[in-house]
Parts: sequence; C-alpha cells; structure tokens
Amino acid sequence: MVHFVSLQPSFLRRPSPDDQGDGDALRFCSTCAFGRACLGDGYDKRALEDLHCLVEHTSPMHAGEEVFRCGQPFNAIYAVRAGMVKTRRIDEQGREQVLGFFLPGELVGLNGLYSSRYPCDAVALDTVTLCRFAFSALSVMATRLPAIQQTLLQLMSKDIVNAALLAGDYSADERLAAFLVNLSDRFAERGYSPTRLYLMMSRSDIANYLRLAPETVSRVLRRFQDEALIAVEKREVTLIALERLQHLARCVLQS
Amino acid sequence: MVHFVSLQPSFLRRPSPDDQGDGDALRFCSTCAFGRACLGDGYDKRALEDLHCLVEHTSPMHAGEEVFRCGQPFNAIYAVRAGMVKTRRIDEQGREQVLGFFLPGELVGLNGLYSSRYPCDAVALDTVTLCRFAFSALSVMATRLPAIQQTLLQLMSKDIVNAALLAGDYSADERLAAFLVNLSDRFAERGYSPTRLYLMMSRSDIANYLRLAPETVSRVLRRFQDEALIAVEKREVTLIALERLQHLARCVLQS
DNA sequence: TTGGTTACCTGATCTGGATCAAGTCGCCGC
DNA sequence: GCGGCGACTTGATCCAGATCAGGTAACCAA
Repeated sequence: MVHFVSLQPSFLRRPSPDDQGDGDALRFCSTCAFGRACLGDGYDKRALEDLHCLVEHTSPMHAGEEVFRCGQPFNAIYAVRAGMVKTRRIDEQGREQVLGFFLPGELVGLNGLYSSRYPCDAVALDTVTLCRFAFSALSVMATRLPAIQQTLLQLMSKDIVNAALLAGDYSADERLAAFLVNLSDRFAERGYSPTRLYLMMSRSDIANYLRLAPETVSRVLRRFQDEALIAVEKREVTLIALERLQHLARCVLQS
Repeated sequence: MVHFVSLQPSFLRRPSPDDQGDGDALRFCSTCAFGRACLGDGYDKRALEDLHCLVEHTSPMHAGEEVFRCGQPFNAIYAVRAGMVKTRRIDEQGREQVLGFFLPGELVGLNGLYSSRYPCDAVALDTVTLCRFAFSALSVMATRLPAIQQTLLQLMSKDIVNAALLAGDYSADERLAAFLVNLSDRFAERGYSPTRLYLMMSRSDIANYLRLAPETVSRVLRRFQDEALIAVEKREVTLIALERLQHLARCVLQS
C-alpha cells in the first residue's frame, strides 16, 4: 500500500498540521466521494471491511501519465487522493476534447460502465495518487450496501446534470465565470480555500474544456482582472469578487 | 390500467399487424430500456413479479402537458410507451434550453436522482403514454436484482457519454448530421424505420437542442436536401445518403 | 552564453452562425 | 371567402469569438 504524500503546493493542501502518512487516511476519506461509505457512517461493519479490502492505493503517477486509456476494458473507477486528473477524448481528426478535471476526493471513470470500455483517456496533470475500486466487486457490494448503490447512482446523476450545463450556449464570460465558481465550490467542498485556486491545467486545457480558443481564455481572464473580479498570477487565481462571478455564472450553474 | 392505443402516424408505428390492446405489452416491453428485466430474461421469478407490480401505466398525456416539472421532488422515472417527450430547463433569463428527446422505450428522469429533485421539465411533444417506476421501490429492487442495478447504472453512464458528445464544439453541419444519424439509430433500435424519420418536435426545438438558431437549422436542412443527403417534407425526413451523413457525424458520434 | 521549447499574452483580421427583417404556407375560426 | 396566427423559410447584415501573427518570459540543455 502506498502512503499518502502530498506533493501539492501549500495552498492546495488542506489546512491541517499533520497530513503525512496514514494518519491522514481518515481525514482524506472524510472528503472523498465515497467518504461516508469508507468511514462507515452507520453501515454494516461486515460489508464495510469488504469495501476497505476492495480499495487499492496506487503508486504515484507523474504528470502526463495515463490512469486509463480510451478503449481499454472498464474494470475500475478511481478516486483521486492527491493531485489533479483530466479526462479527454481524441476525435477522428486527432483533435483533443477535454471532458473534465478531477480534484482530490472526486471519482473518475464512471462513464466507462455503459460500453464496458472507457470512452476517454484519464491523464494525470501533476503527481497523482489514487484509490482504485474494482468495479465488479463494487457493484456486488452495492447490492449488499444500498448506501453504496445510492452513492453510485447519485454521482452518475450529478455527472449527467453537469454535462448538460456545459453543453448550453453561453458566452465566453459566462463559461469562464462558471468554471471558476464551480472550481471554487469544489475546492471548498474538499476543505481547500474557495478563493485561492491553483489551476493545475494549462490555459489551452481550460480553453478546450470550455470550447473556447486559448486566446479567448487569456483575454477574458485579463478583462476579469481589469474589472477587479479576480487576480491572476500565472496559474494561481484569486477570486476577489466571488459574488459578481457567481452572478455572471448564474445561468450556467442554475443556482 | 390504461391500454396502449397508438395515436402515432403510421410510419411511427412498429410494423406489426396487431398492435392494439395488451397483446402488445410484450412486444412493447421487448424494445423498452427495461425490457430485459420486464420480460424476465432469466431472472428471479419472485422479484420479477414485484417489478411488474411496481410499474404503473399512466393515462395518455396531450402535447404540451408536463410529465414532471423542474424542482418537483424526484420520486419516479418514466419509460415512454408511445409518443415523444422532450426535457428542458428554463434559465434565469427565462430562456429555454432543450436537453433531450425521448422515443418510445427510452427512460426519462434519471437525472433527478442527484439532488432528489428533477433538474428539468419533461414535456409531451404529442400524445404520450408512459410506464411509471417509483424510484424508491426500484432502488430496493435493484439491490435484489443485480441485473436491474446494472441496467440503471448503464443507462446513466450512457447519458453521461451522450451529454459529453453534445457539448463538443462542432459545426452546424456536424451537429445536424449527428442529430439525424442518432435519431435514425434510436428509431432502428426500437424497431422503426431507420431512414424515414418523423420529427415530432418543431424546428426551434431542434435548433435549441443543438444550440443553433432556428434559421440555421432551416438552412442546413435545405443544403442537405440540395446535396441529396436527405429529403425533407415538413416534419418528415427521409435519409437518402445515410453513409455520407454518418461520415459528417463521425466526430460527434465517435463511431 | 546561446538556442530551443513551452506556455502565455496581445493585437489585427476573418468568419460561421446569430440576428434582423421580410417573406410564404397551411390551418383554424368565423 | 377572409383574417389571423404559428411554423417555417430565405435573404441581408452583424458580431463574438476563432484564427493568424507576432510578440515575451521562464526554463532547460549544450
């Protein structure tokens, strides 16, 4: 089993004094998508042990390495423990399409279930460690632990809703604001700062994800900065006027 | 229980001589997303009866009536028996966003699971009858019948993949071609003609769904017709050069 | 040091599809 | 018949964002 060693910049680490080694496991699991289940919040002890047996901690992957590749048989889903992962598809013309970014605590690979092959690549954006859940075992477990089934179904349902949001026809400003607000929410959910975001991904990844040109992302970020909505320092973005950003993003995020 | 009475144009009816009354039930179920389960292809007899008890056939809804509304508590999913349903969201500005169209045999409402409220409206596009599955009962069943759990998870996974496809940045031509090819595939899957499609929805619904202007849909359809890809007669579209359409759509549909 | 590479920014120009503005056509009620 | 209405089409114009074309700055290797 691989121990959890944070290689993140300090502002990406959760604000706790001792997050080295396995003493961190519990703290990590409490922010993971499967957290409730792994921690056993009122679940069947017996089945819970199985879940813990089923989880496999992977050794760290380096930036650019692939967690799984498009077309590979789907046999596991992954929870990000540390680092950031992006998913992407390469289309017929060889053009890349970024599908999503995954923060610590989030689950990657659920979309592979349908065709029992992964429909996309998952790539580490920096040094990444993962929890691997063999799907066959997981789905057996889900029939025994209804809470796990519920969690799985809910997570997928959430992905459907999110995907639909991105598909709307919104302006570059709306998209970028929504991107920042959404990241902020997700960072906050996992215990990180909601206003100081480190964008592990390149500008072109962001652009690609938002279906914009990289130049447009640059320009809009600059304008947001000029309008004192954010402060940009390379890949570190500070959200200054979160309210106004949320207002810009309100149509996209429907909140 | 409401009997299945087809009010569809003849080319939307499956090519069987006697599709009136409940003699049709089996034939219908064989094309439904839950078909395998409802028909009991090798499943536990006992549990199967429960599934049949759980299904509720709704009385016909007329064009414009809502199956469920955005914000209502999520407590059921629906399989379309006859007619066509669209889902849509109305954003802050009051603009409509069409999320999807559902043919007979397809399931509507799975995206409500995440927040336990429906995140969109579902509207009948013509006269529609449905099978209603109370979700609470269904998820209990899913823990007993792994095949049902599997089906649910797969259907959601498919929706995620599809949503991601629509979100890509494609040209109007690619989008419309993909729309037609996808409809053709889905009609074929359910036993209808893959080349003669009746578009129950208005041009503006199509445009909205594809994130285009209605004028653009008109123009592209016209051009496709001029190029002998399709023949358009009001809302009836005949696919003449399916191959070429598939080629146009290949990036979107990744096939 | 230089030269190459990668990421990013910024200005100038171009264009696909949106928007605006008339149309036509079929349908329903009177 | 006629008028009104909604769905659709078609043409003219416009514009947000793509594309093209240089930039700069940081970093690494030789």
